[in-house]
Amino acid sequence: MSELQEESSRSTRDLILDEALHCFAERGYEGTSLNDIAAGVGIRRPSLLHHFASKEVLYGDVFERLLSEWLERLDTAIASPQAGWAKAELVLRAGFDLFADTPDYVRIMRREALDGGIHLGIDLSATLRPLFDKACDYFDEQMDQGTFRRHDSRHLLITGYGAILTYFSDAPFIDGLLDEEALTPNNIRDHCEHVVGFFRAALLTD
Amino acid sequence: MSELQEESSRSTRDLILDEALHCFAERGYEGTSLNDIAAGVGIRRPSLLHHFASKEVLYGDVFERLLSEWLERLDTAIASPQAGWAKAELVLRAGFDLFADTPDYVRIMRREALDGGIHLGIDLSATLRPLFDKACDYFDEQMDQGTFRRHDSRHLLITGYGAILTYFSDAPFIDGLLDEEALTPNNIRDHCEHVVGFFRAALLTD
DNA sequence: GTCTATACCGCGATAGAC
DNA sequence: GTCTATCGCGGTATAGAC
Repeated sequence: MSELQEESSRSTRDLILDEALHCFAERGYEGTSLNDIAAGVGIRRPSLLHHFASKEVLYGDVFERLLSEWLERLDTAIASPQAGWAKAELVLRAGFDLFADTPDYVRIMRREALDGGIHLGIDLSATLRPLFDKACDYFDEQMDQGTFRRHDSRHLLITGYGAILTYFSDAPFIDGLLDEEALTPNNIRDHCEHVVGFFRAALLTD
Repeated sequence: MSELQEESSRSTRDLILDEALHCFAERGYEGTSLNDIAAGVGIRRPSLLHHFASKEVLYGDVFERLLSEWLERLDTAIASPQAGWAKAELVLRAGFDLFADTPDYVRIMRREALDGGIHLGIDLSATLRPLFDKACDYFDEQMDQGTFRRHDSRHLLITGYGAILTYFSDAPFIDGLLDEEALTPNNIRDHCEHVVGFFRAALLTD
């Protein structure tokens, strides 16, 4: 019965979620006001609070959507039937594509990692932990088999996480180091190729 | 004439700077109120504003002290007469020691990189740019000589920057992945050894 | 669903007593 | 140098008209 009503309400809701995502990514939780978000959507603040009970609830919903989208895309990459370095490279490139497609997600995630997840009801580390452990097991296997050079798999993953995420999260800073925009398609591709080459050199012996 | 006066005033000033550093690192610029800082020092907000004209000025002074301390320590490491991988490893370890000694600095720096330096009058990238270019030249030399495997030196440095900084800036998040405190001396040492080994494997051919 | 109006609070900053 | 008192502003959130 309320199909049409839900259609239109979801549309406004999603517009708010989109704008909130962008503002939170750009200026952080405390740096973003509900006025900023409402203005971006083209409505007034009270109208926004009709859709989301509070700023905290809105932020939580933004993050929930982020996590579900990321996990979905990563799961398909991880489920690939590849093996050895081919699989690692495929997941690495999938991660790069994912981050390149969703730079705002990366910046929110980084802010949340910095703050220790105090704005969320959920425990971020615990949510990503299964993926982390699975990846550890994979690397340990490969290193046991001699496919990869021996490294501490947990620290290896943390190093990789930092190396990839930073290029996107710190883009405004990196712009100034490179004297050009870090997040152009060309520069993202260059950095991806570098990271892939760097990890291949560190992991493979040939 | 005002030696004693300056002694006592510098003491209060420094207490404020210390507390401000910690608060800004922990909760960010917008997330920190002057009340928080004043309470940490044990004075009232107006007294704090007697020492620093505004929140912005206070933040700028905190950051100025950060940069001068970092640059001073890095300069001595860079000036070492080593060459080849030994020099790279020495600077890498010096960076680790530096970050381990000043974790609050790391978190502020990361927040500033995320925000693009909007809270500062100075251009962060421009300040660090000479060091960055110098390091690029060094790596390019080594790669030309065949001491290091060929990589894009600029992207290599950015990858390294991200790999090292992240372990400290995202410590609360990494705690949850490792199931233990990331910033204990033991775990810092382990991660340092891993990163050194990882970069050695990626850069050296032996 | 969206609006105006408003309540209420905490913020940064200032004035002036001690 | 530190305090109390106060201002003005902008924040989140609510009430009620349309």
